[in-house]
Amino acid sequence: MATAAHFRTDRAIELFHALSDETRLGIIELLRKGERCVCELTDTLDAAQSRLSFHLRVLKDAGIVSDRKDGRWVHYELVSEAFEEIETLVAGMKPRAVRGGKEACCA
Amino acid sequence: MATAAHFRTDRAIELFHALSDETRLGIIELLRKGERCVCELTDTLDAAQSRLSFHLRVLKDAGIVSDRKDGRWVHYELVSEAFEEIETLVAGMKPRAVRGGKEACCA
DNA sequence: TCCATACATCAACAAATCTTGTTGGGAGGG
DNA sequence: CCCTCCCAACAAGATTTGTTGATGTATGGA
Repeated sequence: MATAAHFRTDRAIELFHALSDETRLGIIELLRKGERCVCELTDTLDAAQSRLSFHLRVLKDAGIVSDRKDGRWVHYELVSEAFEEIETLVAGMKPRAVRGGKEACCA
Repeated sequence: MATAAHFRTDRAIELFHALSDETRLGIIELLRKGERCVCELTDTLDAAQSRLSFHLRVLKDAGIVSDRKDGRWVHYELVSEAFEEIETLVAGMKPRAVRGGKEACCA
């Protein structure tokens, strides 16, 4: 079946979709400097708390960030494995160097 | 200003958004085998022509594919530079190895 | 010149996504 | 306890995105 390929496609969609939003890219940029709590993200990104929570959930569901509870605060952190997965996905999408296949399909 | 960073963000959004759709990923997968005309894409992907046209435009606007007119046919092809750009973008998003920054922002 | 093919584009609708405001739960501090 | 703070989750509305069917344009053959 196309199950295996389908799974990879769904996963690619999930990851790329998570990366295709300004707020979420901003979160990632901030988290590159290390673990941060939500309150600091809202301050720095000047976004409503519920908005941040929404986007953090998208990133977390995609496995791009992980959270850690600490008292009243929740700290978020990038998951480096996710980025390796993305890199692998992109590498697998690149055009093959060999110009195989039919030259023209219907000329 | 944040102009430079903003430009990169917009570009990242454009690229990742283009990659976050099943039909478009299917197109890319097909084009990996080499240049293809729209008619073959519609046949293989079993998609309406106007739908393919819509997605091809998204990919073309993002610079991921290029088109070449040949008589009545239009052939699409992957743009390898775009994938290098994506790889660079992803590499630049990865968490820094060094765990710099504040350990806890508000504990 | 007429017709068929290949493709783009548009309009209208459907569906997914994002925003904002609100509510509620858990964790401290007084 | 009571009150406040931090955050997730929900509901409702706005916006964006994708699909479908119809129309338009260019090309080439009869």
